[in-house]
Amino acid sequence: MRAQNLDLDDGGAEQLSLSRPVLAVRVADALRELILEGKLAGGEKIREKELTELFGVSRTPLREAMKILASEGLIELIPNRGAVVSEPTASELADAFPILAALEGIAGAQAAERASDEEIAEICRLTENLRTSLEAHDRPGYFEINQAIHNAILAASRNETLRRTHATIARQVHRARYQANLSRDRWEKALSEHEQIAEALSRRDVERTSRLLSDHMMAKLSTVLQAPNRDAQPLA
Amino acid sequence: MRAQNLDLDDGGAEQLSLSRPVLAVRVADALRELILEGKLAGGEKIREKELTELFGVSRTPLREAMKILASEGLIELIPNRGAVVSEPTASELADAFPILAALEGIAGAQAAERASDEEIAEICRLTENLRTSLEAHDRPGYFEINQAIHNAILAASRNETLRRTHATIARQVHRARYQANLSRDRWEKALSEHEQIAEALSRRDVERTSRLLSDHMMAKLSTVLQAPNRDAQPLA
DNA sequence: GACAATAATTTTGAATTCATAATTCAATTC
DNA sequence: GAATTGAATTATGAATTCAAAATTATTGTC
Repeated sequence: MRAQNLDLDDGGAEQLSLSRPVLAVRVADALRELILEGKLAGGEKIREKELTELFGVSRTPLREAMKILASEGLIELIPNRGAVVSEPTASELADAFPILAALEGIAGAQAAERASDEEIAEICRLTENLRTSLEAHDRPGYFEINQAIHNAILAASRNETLRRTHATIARQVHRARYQANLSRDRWEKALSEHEQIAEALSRRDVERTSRLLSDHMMAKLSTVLQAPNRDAQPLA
Repeated sequence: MRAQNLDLDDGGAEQLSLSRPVLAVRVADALRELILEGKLAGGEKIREKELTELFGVSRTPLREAMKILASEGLIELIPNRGAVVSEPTASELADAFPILAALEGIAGAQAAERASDEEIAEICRLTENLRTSLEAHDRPGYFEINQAIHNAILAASRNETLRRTHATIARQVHRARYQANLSRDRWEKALSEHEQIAEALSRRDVERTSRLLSDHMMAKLSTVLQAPNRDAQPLA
């Protein structure tokens, strides 16, 4: 694996070059990405040396980044032994879903109240794309748009704490969700749920949007739990 | 302020002296405590030098601790300018309550399903103490027991992600909640709610325990929002 | 060849050091 | 006297260094 450039994408040419985030935060983002992509599998030991070389930074910002990921629950710090990538048990995974469902329920309610018409239109547009990618049997595309919709709803809720909390927990189940093999049947059903959600949101039906989103998330639980637990290829 | 001893309370004499947490985590705990106690007021700039002297550690673990608290939302990192203690706006505070309410609702439901009889008995016992402290007009005592009850319910839910998520968000509203001046009327009502919760939990009524806890939390929202925003005395 | 003891190496924890950016404050100008 | 410039000071960002712990390799023994 080649050394990565952590400077990328500062948001473009802003006047006066707004101060970029501290290095540790950028390293944390990059490291989080590695874990979510499965490049660092669950249970795997984190080697500081390897990662400092990969990122081209010294151990100080890397170790700070590790503290951040640990506080998010993505890795576990073991005194005098470094850290390992967390490997949630099936029951821990299952426990995350009611939380996610509740958070999405709140997001739906607040989005129905607070979203701009443009935001709702965008969510509807994404939902249409969702159907397109299902019909094209484009699994990765579907997954990506699906995630974009959920993120858009979270953003439209205008509740930053909610957005951040959701992101933290969603990451923990991210790998498992990605690996879950949607049956054709479940896939169609999920799309239909999404279309109902978009419709309820368009009518700004607070109660229904909330309930549909919450139920939608709980429906994913069973799908995920019965998925095999193969992991992506390891690093280097 | 005197230098603090971060070694305190390792849990007692465990065989083989279980490895203590990494220093950065202990510093983070201590620093978090300072913020929650109001010793470091919202908006206040964090001076590394001052804190390294207070804790008797070097800048490295302190800065790692700061990264942890930043990821919890308790402080904000400003590149090249250090960090400041977060000062949630009223609307951010208000946004946190539906989240807390939902989390407590889940906790109630799962506690009703999963708690041991001993845990439920303990929660009932604490609820009785709550009445005692109300009748003694012991505000700090009431506040402490109240918190112990909520923590006990979270623990009884046997959902570690839930417990951790709740803790993170609860901290953000902690200061505000502490400062909220309960009216006598609201105080009595809150106690009655707690007694209902303990009763529902004893009967392991999942639905009712969940709803009561959720409503109880939302009831606190208005109390907090109308509280004056005076802060505790600053550090040193 | 299996095992235990111990020496060498590697890895981690934390302090220190160095470079750079921000702040302060006096000197200067208008 | 207020505003501005620029040097001096201070604080922060990140690499390096040093010490301690853990891991691995080696040797010796049975």
